[in-house]
Amino acid sequence: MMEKFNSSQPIYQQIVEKVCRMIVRNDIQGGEKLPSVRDMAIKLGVNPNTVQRAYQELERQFVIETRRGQGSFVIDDDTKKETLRNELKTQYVSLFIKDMQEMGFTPEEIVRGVKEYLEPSVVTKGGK
Amino acid sequence: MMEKFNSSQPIYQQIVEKVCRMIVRNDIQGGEKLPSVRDMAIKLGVNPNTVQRAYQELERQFVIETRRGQGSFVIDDDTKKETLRNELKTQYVSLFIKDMQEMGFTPEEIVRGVKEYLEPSVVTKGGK
Amino acid sequence: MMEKFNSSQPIYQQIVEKVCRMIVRNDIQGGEKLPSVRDMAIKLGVNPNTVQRAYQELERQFVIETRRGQGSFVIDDDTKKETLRNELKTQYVSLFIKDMQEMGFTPEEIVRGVKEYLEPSVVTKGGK
Amino acid sequence: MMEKFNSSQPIYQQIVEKVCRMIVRNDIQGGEKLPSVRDMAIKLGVNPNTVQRAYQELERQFVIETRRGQGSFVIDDDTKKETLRNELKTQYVSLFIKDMQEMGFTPEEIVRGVKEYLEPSVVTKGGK
DNA sequence: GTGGTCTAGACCACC
DNA sequence: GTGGTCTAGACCACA
Repeated sequence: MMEKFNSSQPIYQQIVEKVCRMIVRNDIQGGEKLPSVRDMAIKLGVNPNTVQRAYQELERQFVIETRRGQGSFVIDDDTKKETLRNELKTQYVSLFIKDMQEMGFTPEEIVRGVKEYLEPSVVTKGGK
Repeated sequence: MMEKFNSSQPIYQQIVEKVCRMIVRNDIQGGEKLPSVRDMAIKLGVNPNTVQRAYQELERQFVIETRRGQGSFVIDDDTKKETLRNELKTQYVSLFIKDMQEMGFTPEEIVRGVKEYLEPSVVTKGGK
Repeated sequence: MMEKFNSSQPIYQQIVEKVCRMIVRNDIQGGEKLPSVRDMAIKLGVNPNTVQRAYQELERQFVIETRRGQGSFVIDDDTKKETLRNELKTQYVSLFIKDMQEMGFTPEEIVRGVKEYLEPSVVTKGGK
Repeated sequence: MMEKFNSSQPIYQQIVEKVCRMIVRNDIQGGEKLPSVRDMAIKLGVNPNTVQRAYQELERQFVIETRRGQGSFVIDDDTKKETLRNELKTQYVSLFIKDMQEMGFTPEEIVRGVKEYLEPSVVTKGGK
């Protein structure tokens, strides 16, 4: 498959995020087995060490669980998953808002812009 | 200075966006002269041709105006600037929302997340 | 082959026009594949970058469509082709008339001149 | 001044045409003296021999008259001037029509295109 | 000086 | 193989 990775961020971090996104989207179910380090490395076209490091990080964050001799499994805990979901949300939201504010957009403009984009037909008055 | 550029997007495109952002933020005033192609190239640590291409694209979008033998100047037109501002806003918002929806967040969650981040103290149940 | 190019106009522009003319003349059919950037470069005796730039411009004008790894293809859309035809017509006509008027010819003289040239036997007093 | 000349045509020919255009436009009056070969050469940034050849050609066509020790003068003959005017007209018209026909435009389209361009408001029915 | 074009040759991503 | 980007360095036109 050979993914494309940004050079501006460590590849292992990008793998971590990718797996998190897939879990949050339910592309991977709770309890499901992840591909082995070796398989994942081949699939992504990166060094197995890089995948290994990503899996370690995911385990440290209690996102996956590694069982010796069996493989790595997504934590089957809805509460944990909910937490992960929220973390991801906050992360993306904060990055977005940082960018927007850097460009000089006011909080009101940002909220309005998001609302308008989601419901283009609505005039979106009533803000505040 | 030597900027850092993503490998995932053409450098000339990143320069285009950078200049747009600076204009929208009023880091560069309308009518102001941009650094010459060569100077900008040195500043960014890229080839003059790459900057040239970025400037050309900016001119095609009526963001800058280039006068042969004199230099490139930011368009001095508040209407155009407002348009540019709105385009940038839409662009960033749509990218953000696409990402969020891909991760399975509902429109309500997205709006709430943004609002909460902007006014952390408010519980945001009734839109303030 | 080694074409001859005017020095008074960028080569890439001349290539753009050449391709447009060929499409309008039906020398190239809608949907047909153009020579690859490299082949065309050899054929015209210019650098591949120059052809690349021409093709890019043609794509920007929706005259061709380029599929990564496959090649560049003439847009297969008769409406678009008709538009292109009209644009070319206007372009040539306006250039011609500008030249004629610069030389001091009146509109009547221009029209008459064109008519006489097209139907040499007719005296063209009453528009036939 | 340093003019720009096409590489596709001999420079002396381009000078001939330029002078003809100026005469037809009445930029130069009948009987008026042209700059000396040397001055013209400097003005155009070309070799005096090139100008000399252009003046010879103009004299051959009875467009100018060279008087030993005095210089070159535009023929002061309205009939001749009218002829010149017609020759220029035919030349431009034929080139234009050749181009248009090469692109596949029919005589009707050509005439209509010219008329429409000259009087944009007119519907131009009634052709033939 | 300025921007604009062109060449030569490299490397990448996609198919 | 395809197109797309980038660099290095050259030359031109304009002012």
